[in-house]
Amino acid sequence: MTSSRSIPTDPRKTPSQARSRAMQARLLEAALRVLVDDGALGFTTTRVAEEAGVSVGSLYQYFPNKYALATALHARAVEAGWRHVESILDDGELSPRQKIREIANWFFAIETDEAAQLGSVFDDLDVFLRDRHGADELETAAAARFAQLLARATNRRPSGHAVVFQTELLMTVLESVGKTVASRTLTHEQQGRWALATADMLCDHLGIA
Amino acid sequence: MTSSRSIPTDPRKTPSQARSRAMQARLLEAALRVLVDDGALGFTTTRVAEEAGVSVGSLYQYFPNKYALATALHARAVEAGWRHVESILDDGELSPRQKIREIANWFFAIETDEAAQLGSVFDDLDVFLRDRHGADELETAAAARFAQLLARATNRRPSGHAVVFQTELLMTVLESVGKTVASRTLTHEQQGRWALATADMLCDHLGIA
Amino acid sequence: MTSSRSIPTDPRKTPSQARSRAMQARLLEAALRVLVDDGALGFTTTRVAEEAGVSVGSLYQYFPNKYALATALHARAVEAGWRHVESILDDGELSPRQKIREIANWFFAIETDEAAQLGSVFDDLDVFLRDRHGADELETAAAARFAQLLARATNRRPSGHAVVFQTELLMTVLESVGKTVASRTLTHEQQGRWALATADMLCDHLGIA
Amino acid sequence: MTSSRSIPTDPRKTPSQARSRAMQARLLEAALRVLVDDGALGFTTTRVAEEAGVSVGSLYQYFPNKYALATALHARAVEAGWRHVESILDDGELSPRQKIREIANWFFAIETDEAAQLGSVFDDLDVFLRDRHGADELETAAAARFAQLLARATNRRPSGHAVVFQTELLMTVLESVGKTVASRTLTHEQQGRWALATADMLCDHLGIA
DNA sequence: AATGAATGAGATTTCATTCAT
DNA sequence: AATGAATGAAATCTCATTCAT
Repeated sequence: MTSSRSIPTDPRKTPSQARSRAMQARLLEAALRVLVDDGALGFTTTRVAEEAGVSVGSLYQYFPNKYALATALHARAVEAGWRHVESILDDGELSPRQKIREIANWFFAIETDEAAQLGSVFDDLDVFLRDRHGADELETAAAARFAQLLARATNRRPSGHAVVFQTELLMTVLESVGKTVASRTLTHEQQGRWALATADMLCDHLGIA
Repeated sequence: MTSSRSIPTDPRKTPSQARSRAMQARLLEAALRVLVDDGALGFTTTRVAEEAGVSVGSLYQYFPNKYALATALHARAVEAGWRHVESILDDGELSPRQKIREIANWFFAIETDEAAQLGSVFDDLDVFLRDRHGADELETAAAARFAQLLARATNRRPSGHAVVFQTELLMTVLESVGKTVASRTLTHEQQGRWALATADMLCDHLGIA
Repeated sequence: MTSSRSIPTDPRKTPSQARSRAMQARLLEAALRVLVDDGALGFTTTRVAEEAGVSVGSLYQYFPNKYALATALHARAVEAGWRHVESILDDGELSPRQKIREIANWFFAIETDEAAQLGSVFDDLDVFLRDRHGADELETAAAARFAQLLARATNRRPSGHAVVFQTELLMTVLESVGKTVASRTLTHEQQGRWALATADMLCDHLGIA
Repeated sequence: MTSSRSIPTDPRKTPSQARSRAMQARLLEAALRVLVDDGALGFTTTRVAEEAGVSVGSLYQYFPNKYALATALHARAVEAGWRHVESILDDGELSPRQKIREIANWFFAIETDEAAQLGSVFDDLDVFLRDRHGADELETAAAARFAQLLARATNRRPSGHAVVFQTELLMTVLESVGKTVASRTLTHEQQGRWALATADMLCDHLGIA
C-alpha cells in the first residue's frame, strides 16, 4: 500500500525520566484530540504542538517525525484496547458469553474512555502509517486468549485449524463491526443493542454458552 | 470530523457528452489506481493526471478540486456495489442463503473486478470526503430489498421493528467485515472461506434458509 | 513600469467584412462588462468569450492575445471620450464656460453611456497594458482644441508656454478628478455638483468666461 | 467591482515583536519595490519573497495571503501620507496657502521618500484590494483638520454645508491630480510647477489667503 | 531543553493559448 | 470560420522539519 522508505518511527531516545514520559503522554493526548476534532487533514505537527501547549521543536524532541507520532498514537490505542480485553478475559466471575458481550461493549464504544474514541479515527490515522506492525505481540497474545476461551467453551484443542479460524472470525467481526457502529452517532442504548446482538450472534454461531 | 466549508464537490459542468464521459472514467480509473498503489499520501492531483495520461489542467476541467474527484470515486464505487447487490437479490434462481453468500463474495472482494478493488481503498478515500452522503438513495433501496428477503424468508412483515434492525445488522456486518477482510492480502480461497463463514453465520442467526 | 517584450497588440487581420466588425464590437462590449462586473482579476479570456457568447477560439481569431484585447478596449474608450469632447468643443451655441461644464459632466460620468463606465475601470485595465500609446493622436488633437478654446477665451496665442501648460492642467484636472469622483457611488445630482464645482474652479482660474 | 468573499486581509498574528516588525517592514519594502519595478503583473508572492531575500514560507507567516500583503502595503502608504499631511497642517509657522502648497508637494511626489513612491503604484495595488477602507479614521481626522483650516481662513463654521463640500473638493483634487501627475515621469521641477499651480488654483477658488 | 522563526519542496489550482475536429 | 477540450507553465499556498537563539 504505502511505500515504506527507511523512516524511523520509534519514539526518540527512550525517556528515562518521569518528565519525559509526561511530555510524551501530553503530546499523544493532544494528537488524539486534534485527530478527533479536525480529522486526518487537520492533523499537522504544528497543530498538535499548539494543542499540547508546547513548541513544534519540543514535539520533535520526543518524536523524530510525524509518522512516529502517528505510530505511537496507534500503538497506544491498540495496546489500551487489548489490555482491556485481556482484563475481561481474565475475569473469573464471567461466563464465556458474558465475556464476549463485555468485549463487544468495549469495541462498540459504549465506554466513553479516551482510547475508545480512537476506534472511530483509526482509519484516519492509518493514512499516516507506513508500517502497520508494532502491536502485533499484544494482538497475538490476545488471540491466544480468545482461542483458549473458545476451545474450552467447545471442548476442543486451541491449536486446531477450526478453532484458529473461528478465533480470527470472532475478533475480526467484533473489531470491524464495532468500529463501524462506533463511528455512527448513536445513543448508548442503541450501541448497547448492537453490541449485544453481535455478541450473541457470534456466540450462537461458535457454540459459546 | 472534517470541517466542510463551501467547497464544491460536484463534478464540473460536463463537457459535451461523448468525449466527456470517457475522460471522466479515465480519470476515475487513474485515481483508483493511484489510491490502490500509493495510498492516500500518494493521492495527488498531479499524480492522478499523470497516471491518466492527461494534463493537470484537464483534470480540473472535469473536477473542480481534489475533493470532488474523491467524492466522485466514492460515489461510483458505492453505486456499483449496491447495483451489483441488487442484481443478486433480483436473481430468481437463488435461494435466500445463496443470495447472501453471493453478496458476501462480492463484499469480500473475491471478484477481481475493478469496483471490488475499491473496497480496499475506502478508508484512504474517506479522508478526502467532505460530503459523506450521496449514495443514500441507492443504499435505502438496497435496504428495502434486504428487508423483503428477510421478511419472506422468515414469514414476517418487512416493516416490523425486529426486521428493520436485523436488516441493518445484516448489511452492516457484510459491509464492515467484508471491507476489513478485503483489505488484507489473502488468496481467493481464503477470502471465499471468510465470506462463506460470515454469510452462514448471519443466515443462521437470522433464520434464513 | 511594465516590461514590454514584443507582444503584438494589434487586432488580428483587419476585418474587412461587416461581420468581423460586429464580432469585434461584441467582444469588446463583453470585455467591458466583465471588467466592470468582475474587476481586473476576473478579466479572463474565457470569461470574456463566454460573456460574448462565443468560444475562446473565436476570441483569438480577432485578438492575438489578451493584451491586444485590453489595448483595443482602452483605445475604444479613449476614442469615444475624446470624440464626445470634440463634439462639445465644436458646438457653436455654447459659451466657453458652458463647454467646460459639459465636458466635466461627461468625465464625471453623469451620462450613463457605456463608454463613460470605463472611467472607473480604466485603472484596472491599465494593469494589462504593456504600451500605453495608441490614442495619442486623438488626445493630441483634443489638446489642440482645448488650447484654441483657452487662447481665444483669454486673447492669447495657443502655442504660448503658459497656454500649453494651462491646457494640460485643464485636461488633467477634469480627467483625474472626474475618474475619482465617477468611481464613487454618488447620485446624479451629487455628481453634477462636483462637475460644476470643478468646471467653475478651472474656468475662474484660467480666466474663461 | 471586486467580489469579496471571506478572504482574510489582516496581517497574521504577529510573531514576537522585535524580529517580527523588522520582517514585516522588510517584506513590505520588497513588495513596494516589486510593484514599482514590475507593476501589478509582476507582483507575485514568490517574487516579493525573493526580493526580500526570504523564503515564500516566511512571507506567509506574516501575511495569510497575497491580498493581506497588498492591503497592508496600501494601509501603510495611506497612513504615512495622512500623517505627513497632518504634520504640515500642525505647523504653526506656515500660512494657510503655504500649507496647501506643501501638501500638494507631498502628493505630487516631490519628496523622493519611499512612501512617496507609493503614489505611483496605487493603481496597481488597487487591483488586489478586497477591503477598500481601513485608513478611514485617519482620513476622517485629516478631513476635520482641513475643514478647520478652511473655516478659519474664510471666517466660517467648519460644520457648514459649504465648508464640508469644499473640504472634500480640496482633498479630492489634491489627491487625484497628485496621483495622476506623480505617475507620469517628470522632473522635480515640473512636478513642483504642477503642485504649485494646483495648490494656487484651489486656494484662489476657496478664498484661502 | 525549549522555542518558534525560517525554510523550501511540493501540493493545489488557474488561465492564456493552441489545435484537432 | 468556429469550437472548446487539452495543455502546462506559473501562481498561490501548506506544512514537515531544522536550527539559531
